[in-house]
Amino acid sequence: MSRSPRALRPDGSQSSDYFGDEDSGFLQALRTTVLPGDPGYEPLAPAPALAPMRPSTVTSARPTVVASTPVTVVKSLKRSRSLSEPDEVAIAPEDDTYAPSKFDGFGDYMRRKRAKLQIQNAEFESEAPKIFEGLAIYINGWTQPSVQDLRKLIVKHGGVFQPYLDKKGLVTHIITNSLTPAKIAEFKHMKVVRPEWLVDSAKAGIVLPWRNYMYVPHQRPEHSQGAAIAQRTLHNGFKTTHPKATPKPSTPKPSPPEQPAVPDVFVEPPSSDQPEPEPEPEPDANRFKIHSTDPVKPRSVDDAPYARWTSNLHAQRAMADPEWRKAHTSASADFIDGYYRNSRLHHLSTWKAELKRLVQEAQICAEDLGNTGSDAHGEASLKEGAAAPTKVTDAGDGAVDPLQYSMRGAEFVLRSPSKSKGKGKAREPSQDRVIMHCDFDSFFVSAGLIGRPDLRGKPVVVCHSQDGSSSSTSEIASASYEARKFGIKNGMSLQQARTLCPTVRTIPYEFERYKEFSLKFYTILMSHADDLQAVSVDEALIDVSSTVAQLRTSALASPTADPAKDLAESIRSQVRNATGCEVSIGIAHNILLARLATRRAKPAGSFHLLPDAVPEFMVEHDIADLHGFGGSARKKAQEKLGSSRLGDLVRKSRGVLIDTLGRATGETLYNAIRGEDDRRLESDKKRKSVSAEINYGIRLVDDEEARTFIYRLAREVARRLEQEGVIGRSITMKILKRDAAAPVEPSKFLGHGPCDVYNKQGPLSGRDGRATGDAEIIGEHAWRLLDSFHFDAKELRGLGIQIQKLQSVNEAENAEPGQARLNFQRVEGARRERPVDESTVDTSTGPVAGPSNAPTSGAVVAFDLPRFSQVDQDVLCALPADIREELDGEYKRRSASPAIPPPDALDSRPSRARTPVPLFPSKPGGKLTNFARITQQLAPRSRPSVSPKKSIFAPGRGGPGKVSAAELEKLEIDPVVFTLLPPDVQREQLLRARLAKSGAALPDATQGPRKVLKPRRRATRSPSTQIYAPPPQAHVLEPASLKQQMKGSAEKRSFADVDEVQSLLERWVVGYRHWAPKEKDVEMFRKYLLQCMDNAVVGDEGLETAVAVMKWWLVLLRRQWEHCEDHGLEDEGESGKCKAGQSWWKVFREVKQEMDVVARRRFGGSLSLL
DNA sequence: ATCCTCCCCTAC
DNA sequence: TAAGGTAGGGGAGGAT
Ligand SMILES: Nc1ccn([C@H]2C[C@H](O)[C@@H](COP(=O)(O)OP(=O)(O)OP(=O)(O)O)O2)c(=O)n1
Ligand SMILES: [Mg+2]
Repeated sequence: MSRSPRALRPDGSQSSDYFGDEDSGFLQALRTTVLPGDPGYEPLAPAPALAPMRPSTVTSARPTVVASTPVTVVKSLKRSRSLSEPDEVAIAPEDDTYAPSKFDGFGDYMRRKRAKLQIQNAEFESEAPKIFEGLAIYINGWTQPSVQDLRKLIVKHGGVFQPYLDKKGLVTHIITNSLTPAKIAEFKHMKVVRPEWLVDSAKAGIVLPWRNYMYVPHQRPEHSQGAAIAQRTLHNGFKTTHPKATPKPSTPKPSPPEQPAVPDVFVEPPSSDQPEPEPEPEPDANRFKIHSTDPVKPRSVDDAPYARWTSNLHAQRAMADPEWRKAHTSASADFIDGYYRNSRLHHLSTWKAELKRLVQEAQICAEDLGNTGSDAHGEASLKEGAAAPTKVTDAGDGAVDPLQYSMRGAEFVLRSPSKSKGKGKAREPSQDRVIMHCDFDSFFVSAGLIGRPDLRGKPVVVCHSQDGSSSSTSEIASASYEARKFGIKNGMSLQQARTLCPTVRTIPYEFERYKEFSLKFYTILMSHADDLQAVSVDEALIDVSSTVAQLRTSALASPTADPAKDLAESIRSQVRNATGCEVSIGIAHNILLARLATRRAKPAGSFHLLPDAVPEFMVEHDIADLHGFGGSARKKAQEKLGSSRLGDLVRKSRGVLIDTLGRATGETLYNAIRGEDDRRLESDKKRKSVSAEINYGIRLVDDEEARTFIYRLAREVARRLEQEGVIGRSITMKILKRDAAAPVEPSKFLGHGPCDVYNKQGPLSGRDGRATGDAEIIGEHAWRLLDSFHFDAKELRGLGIQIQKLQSVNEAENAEPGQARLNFQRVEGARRERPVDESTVDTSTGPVAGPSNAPTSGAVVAFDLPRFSQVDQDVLCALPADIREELDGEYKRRSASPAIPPPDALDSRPSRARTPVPLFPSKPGGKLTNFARITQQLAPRSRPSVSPKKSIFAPGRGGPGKVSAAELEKLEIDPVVFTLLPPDVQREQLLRARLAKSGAALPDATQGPRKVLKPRRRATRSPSTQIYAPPPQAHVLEPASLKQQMKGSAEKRSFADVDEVQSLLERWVVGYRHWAPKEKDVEMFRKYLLQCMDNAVVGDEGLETAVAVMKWWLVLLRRQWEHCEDHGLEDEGESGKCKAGQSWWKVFREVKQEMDVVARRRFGGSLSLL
């Protein structure tokens, strides 16, 4: 039985042991744990006796959970066996008798249920009028009244309190008493209001016009039009604009000039020293509705919970010392180890993978054992690996090496051979299924409280920071339910939590314990489940259909009892017994509903969502409550369908939903709204990739450091590959680079801050051309990919290496050395199949790309050429001129065939092809025989492709010469995009497009007057370090109106200089004058302009270009919408007509603001557009 | 249609 | 000080 296929790394380095094979500590702990079946175990005893750890507050929490009270659980499950004799047991079904019940029959159940409902209604009715319903309010900084008070007010009146401006919640209003300049800019297009608005509205019982309470920076004295209605405009004089001029009342800390010290929020500490949980329940997700018309859209999706344009002073101070940087950031030799050892998210991911593997092994085992008949219901057990258990329980807290947290060595034995998996699609409609979703309540906190019983019942959070500092950016992994009453949530920063609840207590991570509890938990679940899907360390889905069916038939109880719920309570009890922690369980006939039921079950309860209750249950939920749907789907629903509430979406047709969210997603949603979900539990999927990435503490100063770091990261990846027993053929480098407008040190301590994300993938192969898992080789490839970007190492904020196209080491042994091999394949074979072995790799894909697939378009040709767009231009450039020429000629010759490179060929620019593509080599000749060979190398496999996630434009420098718009049209190049490309890229793409465009006349572009408008600044940074936007971008400015606009005015002008950018801008603005500009278009321009600024030096043309373009933009806007230039903050106002214009102005101001930020940082002043 | 690639999104 | 990882689903849009 044993263990994992892979051996430990020989290299003995500490990190190599990260995933040790043994873990006696946990085994010992396991052994000493009382598990179901153990002699002293009494699964059905009343809760009190069994739950020593259980806080009474939790017990009483959630009155809405029907019959969740453990006391009501009375069953007679009898079984006995001990872990030490795992093999014996096998309890006959007949023995498994859950007594009926806990409820005295149906009557009592209904009586209780009605009572609950009445209570709910009473609460509901007694509440204040829900005047804030539909509002999602974010409170910024210090306020008067305090955040806590405002939050209560909001919730009390039916509004939603948004802890921060992230994507999951669309904020309708921002409440503040003061804003920093940065925030003023950031919030410019939102409804920013003073707190009095809420107070007065509540008092008045209606929502007063927010404009009367609009927050106005101090420059503009007082309120705009306000006083009119606002009874007390209450400018305590401190609602200034300057950060420092912050509130007079006890501000925790004065903020420094220019940049505020506290990234998140300023909040006045509550007067009370005592936790003052608010009486109201958390805003029920079920009631979450927002009908925002002016949702907040974080422009950069990146840094959600953190202040985006502020810096962390602690970090600035620390980083000022070079030695400190070397010792505590990515530059340090042991950074990676230390980082991973402490990263909760890393652990979460690792554990999940390990649990999946354990479950999978257990199932295979169960099947192999083919345990038949009587054995079929043997219990699950956890067996030790090879390790001799000598350690004592809870080896835990001490200084331990990382591997201790691994689950290695553990082994589950599944209860019974899980159904007949294997074939059938993943669908299984059965309405008779019983699925349970089991999830620990506040897992990290619950586990941590085992050793801190004194903190039970208090607001507690788990995070790294353990001191009382009020400005910690440490993230909260888990918050207790008491803490949640204050609005504290998992993932929030500690400092933010402290503003919500100053008395919140913090406890440290105890990874060892989490792992240990998790194994016990899974073991228990395994003993009841037909099938199990590992969701995370503290969460799993189990299919208990057969168990429940047996209970039902053998139940002596009244027919109305719910055996599923009985089983759930039994499981809860067992876990409680084994760990001292509460687990909540949602029960339903499918996964979707079971998950939803869990929400209702928490905390410390179980809830069986019965089919009849489904419709009613669903309608009050929001789309984002559905697993798999988040802020993005929510936003789309709101924007395109007017609501994200399922109750509203249920009226949308399947087609509409599909149009809105995509085919599969729309379909899934359509069904989900109706409570339908036929997915099976998944526990046997094959891993597709292995990766390691670090986006924290990356602070490198030069290429040497970067290179060193990459190699270390590669070693980490190699270790993981080895552990998985796989090697790979493809590598992807992921890079986070500081956003030009972001501060060097972001608000989160050593965090990455707002970034541009770049991915670049290329083939990975060892010297034999085969797949590999070798650290050195991975390092080389990764470094080459990173280096190809020519980024300044100082700008790097995150680095990751991912390996794909995996194959198992075993299989690989007899694999063909095919890889980079240059086969001389025949036409048919050469086409799309990546080399034969490619299909070999992905066994799951089946026998796909077979030679037969290739239709062999050409006829006579002996060898096939890769499609031009697939050709690796790097390779092409590197070829000897004569061969290159030969290829060019060949492509031209064939251009009439279907292999003509469509415009997307433009996309294949290799990032490192700094060497301009020579036009046409002047020599004819060459022989076909070379083709096969060469073209093999040119195949996509060997071509790294680049893909900037966000737009990436380099300021124009050295244009490609004049090109008419007409020609671009002919070449199918989007002039808009083209203009934004770096000149060298423009040139290259132009050449390729021309080359591609059959024998068409090739005006030698480079011959023409090279209009070098933008002087490339010194050679320090080559413009080619920039990546151009991928082809899809070619459609970014898609609206027909614009396209047509451009077509119509296809003047013959060049696009290479400021003039061109300006004229493009004009066409954009004019063409779009009836709509608000598209977010992506704006982002594209923003990036373009910022890069001009960022790369510029005073007096440089980059800066001039940026200014010129901005000026022109300003002119254009004034020309179009002069009348609403100043109406930025007022929305709808006189509205209607000028909606579009206001949007344009809004956007303009935002961009200008950001450019000013960069200008200030780089040149010490802001841009003057006068 | 169905594939593939390059992302975005989501979850814990 | 803090430790923002990681794998997979699926959409967009082009190739086949
Ligand atoms: N942003 C997050 C979310 C979760 N976790 C960790 C800590 C949690 O305890 C654990 C489980 O996540 P859950 O979503 O299940 O949250 P909790 O168990 O803490 O609370 P509950 O399940 O009761 O809502 O994962 C984390 O580190 N960071
Ligand atoms: Mg949980």
